[in-house]
Amino acid sequence: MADGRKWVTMGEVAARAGVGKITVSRALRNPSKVSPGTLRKVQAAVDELGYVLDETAGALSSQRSRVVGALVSTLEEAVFAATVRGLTEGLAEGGLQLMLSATQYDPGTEAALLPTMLGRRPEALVLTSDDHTEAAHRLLARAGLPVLELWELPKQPVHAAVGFSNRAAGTALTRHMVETGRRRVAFLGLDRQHDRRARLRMEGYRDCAGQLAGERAVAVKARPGAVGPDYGAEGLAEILRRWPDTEAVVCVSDMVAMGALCEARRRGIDVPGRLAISGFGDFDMAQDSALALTTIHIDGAAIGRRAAELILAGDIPCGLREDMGFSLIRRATS
Amino acid sequence: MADGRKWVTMGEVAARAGVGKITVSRALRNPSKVSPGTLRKVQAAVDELGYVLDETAGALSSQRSRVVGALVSTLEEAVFAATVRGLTEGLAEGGLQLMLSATQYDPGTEAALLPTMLGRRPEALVLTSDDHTEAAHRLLARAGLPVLELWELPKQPVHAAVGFSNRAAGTALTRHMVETGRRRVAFLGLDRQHDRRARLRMEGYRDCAGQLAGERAVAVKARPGAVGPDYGAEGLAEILRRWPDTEAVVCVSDMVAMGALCEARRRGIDVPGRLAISGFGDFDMAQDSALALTTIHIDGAAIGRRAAELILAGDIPCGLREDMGFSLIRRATS
DNA sequence: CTACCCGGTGGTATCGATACCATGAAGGCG
DNA sequence: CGCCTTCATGGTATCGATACCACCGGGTAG
Repeated sequence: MADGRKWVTMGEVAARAGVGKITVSRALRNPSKVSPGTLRKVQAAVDELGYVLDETAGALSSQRSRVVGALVSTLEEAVFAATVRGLTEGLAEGGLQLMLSATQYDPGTEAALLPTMLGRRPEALVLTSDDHTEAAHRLLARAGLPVLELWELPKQPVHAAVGFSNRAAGTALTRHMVETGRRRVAFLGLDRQHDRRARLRMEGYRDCAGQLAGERAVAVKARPGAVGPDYGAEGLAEILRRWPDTEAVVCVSDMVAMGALCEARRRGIDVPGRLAISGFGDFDMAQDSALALTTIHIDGAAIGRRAAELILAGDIPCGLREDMGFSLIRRATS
Repeated sequence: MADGRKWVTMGEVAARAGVGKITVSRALRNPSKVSPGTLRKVQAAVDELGYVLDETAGALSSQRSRVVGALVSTLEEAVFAATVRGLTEGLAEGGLQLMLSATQYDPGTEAALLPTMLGRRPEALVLTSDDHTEAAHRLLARAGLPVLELWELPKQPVHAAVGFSNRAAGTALTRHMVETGRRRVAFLGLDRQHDRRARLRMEGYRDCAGQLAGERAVAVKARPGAVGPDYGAEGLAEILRRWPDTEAVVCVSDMVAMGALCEARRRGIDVPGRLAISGFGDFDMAQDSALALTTIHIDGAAIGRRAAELILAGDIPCGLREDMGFSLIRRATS
């Protein structure tokens, strides 16, 4: 499809409507500044010519790109996908659009993508990681635009952060086990290096040491390929081998918890009677009656929406750390 | 963080390097057109000043936005997320960036987002749906830019399409059941209206009618909330009630298949001995040893990458329908 | 009655990079 | 030795919308 047709310009619309260009601009951007009669004429001309405002030109002359850049770790985890949805929806209400790239959890990739993003002169930047290279920090500082880090709440955000505390979540789950009468509580994690969040959850578990009968932490070695329930099964086996009297297992993720649960059933262990199990994330299946997993729910969309709100409101205080919290959902496994 | 700092302009870089603006432009866009010595000087100036090329200005003067717009149905399904990843990665190699919005499977929303997208003067548009409103069609036709529809292969694409045939996939699964000695094959689906793809899979099943001992199709009524394995359990129950001698169940998705499998185990039915089960999508857990589901694998990232390739190559023939195929993965449930 | 204000509108300069054409220097060939 | 090509570089116009300021007419206050 050769691009034969040229785009209609604002000047042509103005001529058609018998007004000045600037009036067309106002009619489209700020209708209240134009008299109703003129507005109608402009609207008619726009419709007849099929005019679509050229933001590339608008951005240059107004020095407002109406774009927000997002560098997300991955889209292939439901939580980030939900965040991006909340973000786009929220931004759309303010006439902003999202420019997206994925970093694959690699600060180097993030740093490499940053200049390209900044080239668009975005009005704000959203990052889902709090781990940046030196170069990235320099670029961000120099750019002098609002930067929002989502999901984790770094002690010293580049600018501002919206998220929740993985550590507090780990603590909440562990305490839940204690409060429901279990003191021999184990933590089941994975040894994936990129996952600082997982590590924080374990720290949250450790924070409860005083209330537990000794630490029981296991990290299953991650193999290449998808992380499936197999890990959970393997991990539970190890836990029961080392500490046969374990009463509860706090798992680093729902997927792992699911595997642990299946393994427990296979062994005929009564859940939650003899053994309680919890996950993290509240994925699709967690609420399914066959699984009914006790877990932590994070409202990813809400985090994205809140970020959008802050951006639209403008003037984000430096150092802001907005804790959106989490909810512990008790189901049948605890 | 008040935007105190102004962006450095190309002119300042040029002054610093002692060359003309245009030379800076060439040095950054097309280094081979500049002598090595000059290139070094420009590079040095760029580094010292922390210059980042302004694409908003570049887009206007070159009439090339270096942006591709994407309207995806949802990001909260792994397959689309993978497609978006393939797309961004592929486009990045050609210096193109992705502008993203989600339509939530609604053609009306898609049509509403279209003008905003076109306002950026994207060099191409990617849609993951083949269902467009009349207004959307008009806009797309007038815009005269390459439009790629992904995932399904419509008979008459707006311009071009990259995807695979859900119908053929349904047929492949059914035929697989026949070839492994089953003739009493059922189809288990969901009654969700937006899901044309699911319907196509069922049509694929029906296409095999000649080789089957009668049609056995069931659609479980979708309730609000996440689609979990519960549906599969319920559906299998209904199938066995109506046709107790069923030998195989082709499920519309992995999630449903998983539920059916659990239900079968609960009833002590030998899988795959007495009953074979297949899914669709090859989700995370399908390869897990506890599940080991026979299913169809679609390479979403490859579809995205192929789309990027076509866009970068330019000159996409009108009416192109590129079938990326699928792979049937036989595991332990058939 | 005059002076001032304000809503509505248009003219012109401007945003920052790139296209196009011109220029000058270096090198090849008859 | 001079002409023509090629390469490297710069000047200037341009992309399309918006900011800024000016303007006009009518209404209100003094």
